[in-house]
Amino acid sequence: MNSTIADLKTRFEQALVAAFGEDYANTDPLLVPTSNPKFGDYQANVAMSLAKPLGKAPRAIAEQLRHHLDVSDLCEPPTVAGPGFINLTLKTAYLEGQLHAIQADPRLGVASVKDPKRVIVDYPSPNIAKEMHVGHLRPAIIGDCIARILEFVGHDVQRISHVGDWGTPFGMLIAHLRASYPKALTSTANLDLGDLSTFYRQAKQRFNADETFREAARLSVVQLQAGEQETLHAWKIVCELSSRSYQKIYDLMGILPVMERGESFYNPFLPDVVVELDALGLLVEDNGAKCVFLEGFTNKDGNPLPLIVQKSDGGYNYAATDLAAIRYRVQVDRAQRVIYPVGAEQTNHFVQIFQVGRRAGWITDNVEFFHAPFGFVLGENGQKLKTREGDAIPLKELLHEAIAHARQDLETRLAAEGRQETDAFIANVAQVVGIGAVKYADLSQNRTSNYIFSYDKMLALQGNTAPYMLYAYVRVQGISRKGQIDFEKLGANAKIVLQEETELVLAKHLLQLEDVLNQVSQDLLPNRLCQYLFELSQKFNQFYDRCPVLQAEEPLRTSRLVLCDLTARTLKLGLSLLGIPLLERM
RNA sequence: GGACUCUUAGCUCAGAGGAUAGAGCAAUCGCCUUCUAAGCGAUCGGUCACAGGUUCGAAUCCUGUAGGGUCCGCCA
Repeated sequence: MNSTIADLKTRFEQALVAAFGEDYANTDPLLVPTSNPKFGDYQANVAMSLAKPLGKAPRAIAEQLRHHLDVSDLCEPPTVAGPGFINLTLKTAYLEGQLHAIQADPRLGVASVKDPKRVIVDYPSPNIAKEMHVGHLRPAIIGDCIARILEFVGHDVQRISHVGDWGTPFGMLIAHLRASYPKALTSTANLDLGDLSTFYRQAKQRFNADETFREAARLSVVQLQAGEQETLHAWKIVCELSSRSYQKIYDLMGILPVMERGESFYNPFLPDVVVELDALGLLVEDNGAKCVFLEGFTNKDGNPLPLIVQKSDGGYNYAATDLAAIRYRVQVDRAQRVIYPVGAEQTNHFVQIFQVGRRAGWITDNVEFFHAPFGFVLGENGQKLKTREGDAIPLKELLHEAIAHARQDLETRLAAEGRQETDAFIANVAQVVGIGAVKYADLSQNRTSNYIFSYDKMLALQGNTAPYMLYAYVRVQGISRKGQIDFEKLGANAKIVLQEETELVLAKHLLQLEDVLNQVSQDLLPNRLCQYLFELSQKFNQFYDRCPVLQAEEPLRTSRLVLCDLTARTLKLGLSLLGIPLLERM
């Protein structure tokens, strides 16, 4: 479906040419939603910007443009206001027609993009053998959401988790596996190595305390890098154990499957990266390390800052792996857009590796590498969220606590209302609300800013929270239950009549989903979708308050049922793109 | 020394060149015999950190200042 704003933009472009000639064919009409509903629905700000080039008063330009503007099928007659704004108000009949069109469309009027791109989203990339913790919360939630949105609007999306599955800590883990679980290496049976973090802690303790063990660990690293069979086998066991533990978290969070393609995957390509950089003359040996000196970065003494690609001992570091990944994603994966939802503290690192990738010729103008930075998760004291002992909070713990909070809220409310519900109902509502609240709290803030993690605020029943939106959806379901309405059977020719102000406001908002999704797929700021859904819920609640549905006379009754249905479907789709499922009752 | 980032209502935050800067919470006051009041309406609340500049127009772009956060050679 052609979005209204895109349609109007075309009309303006035609009017600009008609009024001022071909020179103005590519002039942006500066068409935006109005800043205030009293000005109508859309405003064009182009007249002011043309005052200088045309040498005319902006209001006169606006008038001239208005005469050449043909929007009578969409809008009431345009008006000129203020210094030269051209204000547009959509016709009710047009809105009714548009609603009718999206009602029949499973995609609710959101067209698939005309130029689908191959996109890689790189998240949440934890380190093997370490439990996922609060540091992985944002990449998992934001990455999953970005991937869902880009996929929905029609791109070819690949989710890749660049897990830390190679390097020195593995010696320790493998040595521990050999010493404590020798059977793991010979038997193919499923092993229970217990809790992952316990396994890691034990290995670490032993590494710190025992010199012979340290030696065994070092030997294991060498064997691993040499590709020694038994060591590789042990490595794989540790990786699989980790994957299983991640998968449990992803399932709990409702994160769609990601392809694990970790650092080890790029291991064979690391020498090529060094060779290529060297051949291009970018590589400089400094203190035994092979480096690329960066443009625009200096160290504390004011000298150019190197990016170390190969360490003086011949080993590789994460910069090398990241460069190999850049190269591979362009040359083999043929990605056109690569998105890294990673904390803002790594901004320098990404600027640096992208710079080197560009200078090496891997990143060209045809491919966009984008670091989508996000801020910290802070505790209610405004400091980085940590346990009392100063450790990162395990994700499992944090999520279960959210569920427990949600459950307590629910049980309190059930008791207050004298309602009886089954254990299964309570458990399901608590999980959907608890996890949804955590995800929504994260996504509803501007990605780039820090945010304060508060169970009380994210689970609040009013305001811009997951429960508020889930409730709006539940209200619609309440109507369909009460009236025994099957929304799917409303019929494609159900008449839509917009009479009340709240109906018009709701209708206009319903029609903006496509614009919002297009914007979010561009700027990758999911909070804009959250804002849209929150406003939708508010507008629905206002409509619900003012307009009886089931008791209304026809044709209003059916028309309002369609508005309810469209609201519910829009919430369902929108929340699903945030990775949040819905409830029929709560 | 350098780089990035933030500073908007009492609190938590939107706002990415357009008209009188918005929302939620908190506070105060209304609205349930009627589809779940987990709701709706109203009131209160601002020197957009500060100073310059660009622009017809700046919370938004540029420069500087102050204050907070983060990062800066062989961890990822």
